Parts: sequence; structure tokens; C-alpha cells
Amino acid sequence: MAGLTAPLLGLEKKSLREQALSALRTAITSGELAPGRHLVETELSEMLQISRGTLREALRQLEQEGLLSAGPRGRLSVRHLDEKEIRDIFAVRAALESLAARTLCELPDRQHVTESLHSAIDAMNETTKGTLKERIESDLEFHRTLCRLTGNETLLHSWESLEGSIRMSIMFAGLEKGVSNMSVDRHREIVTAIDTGDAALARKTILEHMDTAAANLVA
Amino acid sequence: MAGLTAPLLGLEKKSLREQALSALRTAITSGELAPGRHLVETELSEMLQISRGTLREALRQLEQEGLLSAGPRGRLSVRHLDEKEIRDIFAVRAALESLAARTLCELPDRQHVTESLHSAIDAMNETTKGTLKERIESDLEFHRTLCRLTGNETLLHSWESLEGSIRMSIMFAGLEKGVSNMSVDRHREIVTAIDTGDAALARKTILEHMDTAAANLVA
DNA sequence: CCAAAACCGACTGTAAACAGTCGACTTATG
DNA sequence: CATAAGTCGACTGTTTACAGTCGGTTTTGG
Repeated sequence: MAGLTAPLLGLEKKSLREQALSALRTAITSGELAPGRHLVETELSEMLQISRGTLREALRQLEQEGLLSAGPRGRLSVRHLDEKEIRDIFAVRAALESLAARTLCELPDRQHVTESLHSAIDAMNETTKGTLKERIESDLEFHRTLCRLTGNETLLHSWESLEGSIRMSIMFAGLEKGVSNMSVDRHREIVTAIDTGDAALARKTILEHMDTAAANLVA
Repeated sequence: MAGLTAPLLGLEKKSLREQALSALRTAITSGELAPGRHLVETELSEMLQISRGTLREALRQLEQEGLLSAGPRGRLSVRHLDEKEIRDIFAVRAALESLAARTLCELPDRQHVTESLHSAIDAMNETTKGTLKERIESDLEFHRTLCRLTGNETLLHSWESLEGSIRMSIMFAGLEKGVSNMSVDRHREIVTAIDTGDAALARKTILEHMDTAAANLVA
């Protein structure tokens, strides 16, 4: 019966743990589970229709991703980010993406890289008129691609570990201030710098981009 | 009876999960669990005298730290790092510590920072004649302090997530090649640069330091 | 002797039950 | 009425038990 979910196109059936992980991540970054909210294992396990044991494994991972914070007695709650933490997160993010840009600049054959980045930017352009969520997603997709193209798995993994926190930062501020200015032009500048192999310029552009983004979120 | 373990000086009793985590980390980085070795949950749970459920929570965390790699059907094995991966890890590490140095340079009051870093270096000096493990630990302690002093919790957390992989890198190569050249002088250069607030120099010194370290490990 | 099918063992995925602890609320007592 | 002791409930930490699946091995039929 359970085998009916077709694993046809590499779409392997994910374990309940992974499903719970996705569901919780979505619930948190969508605001369904608001920052500061206390999480009760039995509630969640019932809500997600899984056992506590399986749930707890997912919770550990979310905790390490920085989406949950542990209270005194193992009590978990959705993490609340203050302005300093948002700035800190974006500083680390900038460092990682800065490395990504430098790495890409030093690549002997950047043909493929340039193409992929341009595709990502095109995708961003198409969602310019879309919902806020869509624009955020295409933006993150661009930056994730930046890291992935380096071929440095550790770099990609570190960035992805931060991705949840980045989403929370944007969401947290996205409610109060408008997060509308995710300029496509800025991203073109980055790609151009990488295209010409100008590592210093690429780094500078990214650092500025991140500074601006963080400033907009906390301003 | 169980209350006899004195939680006097903030030494709070750790959960079995945390104990297992420490034990496994030690076992892996000490080589007791060699890279490539397949891990069987029932074996480990019996070995550590804990249940599988509790163990699995610890395993998830180790997996995310990059100490374990998941096989086809949830099969876990101790991760084996090749030379490229070691270089990649040290590149990310360099980016993080580079950010740390820059952040420290921009701090208005660096008095306290300088003192702490000098203490860390003194500690390194004292272990100069110690065992290889002791020298490695004091070295990592210095770099961890670098990140901690920034006050950027995200930065510290990212670095610590990498710490296990760094240890594995050093160990992996430490067996074949000699990892004897952890120069104290290089660390003094970093502290001096921070002391004078020269962010560019600090960054340059750290990048070179990491390049050298990675090169020594894979050479 | 070879091949295919049935069997078995091992291991992970998952669920349900048990135990301990902390906080809140109630009750008794001066 | 205020305070302290006692009780109740909720939640996490932990263990034990069950189910499903894959790979290897043996057995059986040609």
C-alpha cells in the first residue's frame, strides 16, 4: 500500500523525518509557527501524524540550523532574531558568498558558471512581478547557486545551514518594513565581476550587497 | 542516588544524548572509529549503553557536522575526507576566521580582546613540548577564541560546526605526514595585526596561514 | 552444473510505553 | 489572611517493542 507513491524520476520516497523537517521549516519561515512560540513535542507529533521519536530527530536538526532555541529544561521554542543577530547572520553569509565569488573567479573555465548564473538571474527577472515569497525564493536560489557552482561541498553545506536563519531574518523584517528592494542589477554586477575574473570587485560587490540587505532589514 | 553527581560549579548533568555525542566525536577524531567504517546502531547503542532512539538523535547531529556520511538506505559510515575536501574545509574555515579578524579589528575597544588572545597564545606556548594532541587542541582553542571574541554567535556556531571536520582533516593527514609545524609565530602575527587594527593585514595573514596549513595536510 | 526462487538474517524506520522532574494549583495551618 | 506543605498535571528524557526492506544464502528444478 505504501509503495504506491511512485519513486519514478529520482523522486525517492523521503523518510518521515525528512518530511517533518520540511514541514516544520515551512511552518516556521511562513510564520505559521511564530518566533517565540513554545513547541510541545506531543502537539507537533500529533499535528504531523508522526511519533515523537521521529519528530525529535527532526527537531535536533532544526535546532542546529538555528531555527529553534532550547530553553532551560529542553523546552524548545521558535527562535526570535533581534537586529544584532540579523546583522551577524548576514555578516557570516557575506563571508561565505565572498569566498564563493573568489573561488569562481579563480576557476579556469568559467563558461559554464556564467551561463548558470545568468539563468538564475533570468529566473529572478521573471518573478519580478510575482509575490514577495516568490521573489525571496528566486533571490535565495541565486545565492545558493553561487555557492553550489564552486564545487565546494563544505561551503554549500555551511551556507545551507544558514539558509533557514536567512529566511527568518527576511520574514521577521519583511512584516514590519518593506523588503521590496531586491535589485536584480546588483546581482548582475556580481555576475559581471565573476565573468571578468575580478575577484576583488566581486568580493566588494557582495559585501556591499549584504550590508545593504542587512541594513534594510533592521532599519 | 543519582543526585550525588554534584552540579556545583555550573557543571550541569548532561543528557545521555550529549554524552553520546561527546563520546562519538572523541571516538571518531581519535581514530577509534576509522574513516569509512560502517556504523551499526545496535552495536553503538550497546557499546555506549544507551537506547537506539537516544543514539539516533546524536547521530543526526554528527551527520550534520560532517563527521558521518549517509549511505543508500540510511546506512551511516565515518566520513572519509579526500584531499580536495580538506582544502575546501580549510577554505571555508579561512573565510570564517577572516571575518572574525575583520570584526575584531573594527571593535572600538580591543583591550580585552588583545589580552584574551595573548592568553590563548601563552597557552599554546606551554603545550609546545606536549603531545601532538595537546598542541592541536590548544591551536584549535586559539582559533575558536578568535571567533568567540567577536560576539557574533552565528559566526562561532558556524565555526564550531566545522570543528569536527577540521579535527578529522588534521588527524587524517597527521598519521601520514607530520603535522608538527603549527608555528606560534604565525599566530602572533595575527594578534599583532588585530592589535593595530589592520584588518587587511589580519585577513591576509589568516588566509596565508590557512593556505599553508591545508597545503601541509595534503602535501 | 547452473540458474532461479524461496528463505533467512541483519539493519533501519517507526511507534508506543515508562520514568522522572518541574511548575502550578490547592489545601491545610499558624 | 498569609505562608508553607502537598498534590496534580504536563512535558521531556529514555527505553522497549514492532514492522518493513534489502542482500546474501541455500535450496530446488532443469
